[in-house]
Amino acid sequence: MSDSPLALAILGSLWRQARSGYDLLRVFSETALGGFSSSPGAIYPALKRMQRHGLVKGEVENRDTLRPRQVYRLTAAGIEAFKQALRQPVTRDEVMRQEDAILLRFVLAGEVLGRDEALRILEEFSREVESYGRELNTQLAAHKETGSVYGEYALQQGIDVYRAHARWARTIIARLKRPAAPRRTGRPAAARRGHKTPGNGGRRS
Amino acid sequence: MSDSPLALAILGSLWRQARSGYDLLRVFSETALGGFSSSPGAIYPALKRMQRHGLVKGEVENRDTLRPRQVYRLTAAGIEAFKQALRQPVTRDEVMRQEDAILLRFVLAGEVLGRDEALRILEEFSREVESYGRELNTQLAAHKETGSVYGEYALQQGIDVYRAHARWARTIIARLKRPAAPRRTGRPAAARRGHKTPGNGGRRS
DNA sequence: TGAGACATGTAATCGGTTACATGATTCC
DNA sequence: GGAATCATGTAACCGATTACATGTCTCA
Repeated sequence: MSDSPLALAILGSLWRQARSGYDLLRVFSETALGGFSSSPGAIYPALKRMQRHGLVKGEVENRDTLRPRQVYRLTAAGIEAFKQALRQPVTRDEVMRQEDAILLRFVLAGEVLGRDEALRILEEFSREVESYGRELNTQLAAHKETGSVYGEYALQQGIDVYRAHARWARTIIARLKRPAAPRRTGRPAAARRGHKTPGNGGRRS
Repeated sequence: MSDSPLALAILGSLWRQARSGYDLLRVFSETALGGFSSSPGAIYPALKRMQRHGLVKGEVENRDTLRPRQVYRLTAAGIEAFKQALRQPVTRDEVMRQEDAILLRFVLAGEVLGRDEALRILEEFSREVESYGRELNTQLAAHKETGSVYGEYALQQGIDVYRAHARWARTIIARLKRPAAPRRTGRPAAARRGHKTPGNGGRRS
């Protein structure tokens, strides 16, 4: 109930601040969150559903004016369910069909539950991705016997992507594990932002 | 109607040979096609729907034995709809939410319609991917002002993935454009690494 | 005064997931 | 004789898409 990626994305948006359906609509259509939704026909019903389940509560703002807004905020139960959802393990199935949902969990877990939970997700993700990558390699080998070149290329693409995933995960794990505040300049947060030259974890071609 | 990725995958499977629902079930659960389905609850209804729409026709095999099989094959209308679906342009939206469907179209287009259609899809894919990648870069820059590190990492992942996509597309376009490739692979592993090092001679145009 | 953004929704439809149901056949 | 697998489905539920409906406010 209510743990579609879209619902999770909404919970995450409402975590920082209360918002109206229209606010969400704008946020989702302007940011990468757009991958989880798009239309009022998805967001408004989702909010209603979540309200029915007691996860959010809508309050009317500017009630007396001509332009009232229905603003939703998380309930205690909603916060509970939200954190609960973030703690879910990363499954193979999710890796195959819902990578974006995993990414979303990673981000929200980092922001809401802290570095360790984010790391946990990353490590599980990494493990599943590598196992799936190996399977794709096996399939590629098998495919070369019988299949078309096109299928071969497609499998190769899958492998490339999973390699990119794995590399990314390793990079970020390392970065998160490094002692949090280098504080070499006495400017804690600002120090990190300075890297314009990506380096991207080291090598890349 | 009936142009979900799953339906397309089924059409593609039936294109080469007639199959029963159970055959499809096995094929889908054993190959990368599994990403489009999984369960009898998806495949059987899909077959029924497609039959209702006149795209496939089921015939009972071994009618007099104790184990009859319902075998489906494409109708003329089904073949038409299939090819029609393969000719659809690659949209931005698809790149964001249904890359696997694009890959599927690429493979099937190559097998069914020939190299030129596969190339067309690849080129459209490449174009959309690069445009989306640029947008992600913009978002990343904007995000660094305000967002959390986690969001930043997630965006970086998106960018990595789209880079992998773009590189793959370029590689395969080049390979398909080379005149009737001999494709002799004495040593696959070594040859494959070559797609990173420019040992393959043919760089892209 | 009309276009376009603000703001909130509903209804129809479609299709996928989960879980269940049924019975035959094959293998140990 | 019991388990696994072959083989075919159905029903309930959930949630996303599409398209529509309604009205306000702002600005040129």
